[in-house]
Amino acid sequence: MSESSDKAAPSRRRRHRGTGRGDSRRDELLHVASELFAENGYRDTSIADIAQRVGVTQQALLYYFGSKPALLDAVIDERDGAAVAFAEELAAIGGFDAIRAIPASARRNVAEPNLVRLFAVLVAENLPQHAVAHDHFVARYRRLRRIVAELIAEGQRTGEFATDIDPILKAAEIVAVIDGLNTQWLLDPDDVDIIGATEQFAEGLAGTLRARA
Amino acid sequence: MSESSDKAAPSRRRRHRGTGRGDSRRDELLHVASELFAENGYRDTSIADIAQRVGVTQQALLYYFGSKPALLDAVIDERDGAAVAFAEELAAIGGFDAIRAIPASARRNVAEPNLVRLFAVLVAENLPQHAVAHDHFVARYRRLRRIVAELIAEGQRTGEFATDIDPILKAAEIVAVIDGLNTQWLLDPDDVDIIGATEQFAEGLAGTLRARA
DNA sequence: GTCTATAGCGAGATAGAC
DNA sequence: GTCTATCTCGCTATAGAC
Repeated sequence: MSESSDKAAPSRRRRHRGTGRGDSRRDELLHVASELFAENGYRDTSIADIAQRVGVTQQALLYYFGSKPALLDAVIDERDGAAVAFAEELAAIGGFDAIRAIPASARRNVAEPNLVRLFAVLVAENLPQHAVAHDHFVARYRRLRRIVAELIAEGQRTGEFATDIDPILKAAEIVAVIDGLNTQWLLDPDDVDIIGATEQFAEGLAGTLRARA
Repeated sequence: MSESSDKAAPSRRRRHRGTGRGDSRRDELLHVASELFAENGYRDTSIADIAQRVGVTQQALLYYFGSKPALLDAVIDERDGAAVAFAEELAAIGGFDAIRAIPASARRNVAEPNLVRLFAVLVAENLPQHAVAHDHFVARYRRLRRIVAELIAEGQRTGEFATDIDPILKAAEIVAVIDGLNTQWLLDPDDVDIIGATEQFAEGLAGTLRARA
């Protein structure tokens, strides 16, 4: 999951060959930052904590990323997009097969709790309009809803899905269930069967979409 | 930052008549604290901010609450419980009438965005096991799920609901939809019709619960 | 590229006057 | 009950040596 896409570095110039091969120190910092942001949130994680865990000083981290918000951007760029990519996979499948594939997201999430936690925490932290990454998450959810809504609308066009469903409302619901189950599961993994709940949700959803008016 | 826990509370005794009527200064501080925690989160709100907004110094606030974590406890005590109370109302109604009443929660939430934001932020902040209020929220969600699951199980017993539904999984789903829609709506109120989405969800859910095996 | 040193700020909390 | 004063700490960021 950690492809080092060699983005424009915030600091002035490139440090080595631009061919995209691992800048190991930078990648290490990125990885640890993502872990600590997931555990403690952005605000409650100091760049010194991150640097220390990697074994360098805070100033070395700043050499790579320039500032703490820039580090956050880098983390988000590297690790977000999984959800959107998954939604696009579903859309590519289409129809009831896509609905049946929804629980795969729960399975992915269970396999990567830290990634899930990272975004759960970041989204909540960026609810206020003035937050650093607020606009990023607004755009992300809009995209997510649009992709899923289009999947539903397409199924309605082909006659597979019932037409008495508002695609965009249903899309918001689907995204909401996945997110909400993530939250409950992160809080209390032992008491929440996220895979089972997602499966049962998908079944019910299939029934709703199949239903005649 | 989990310095938490009961240090010596600065005032060992109650300051006013024990009958619980308004200690206006204290109530004012509590109210403003709840607003600012909702806007900026717990960690990013200083007790000085809160005190200033009320027109007193930070030290006056500490006189009442002793410490910042203690203030958080007080805020949670005062303002949480709405969700549980709502779930209990639904359970008291029972059956399809209860399902039909679910969208009322969305209407309440729209009316009190700050309260909703407060708990969205607090839940995320308390995802890690060591967080100050982690256990509180674990217990809260367990209670929520139990109440809703019992509502479903009861409907199954009376024969109103289909029996091929696992009550606890469905309960987690219902709570998840409400939470997840809240998040999307808080992030992007203009693009999310939380009431419409909740209504459509409730309709689909009713269909699922009605369905025969 | 990574370090030491340090500026500069804002936080939470305590002590004690009134 | 509320204030002023102050302590101490942790944080981000900059400057400059090596």
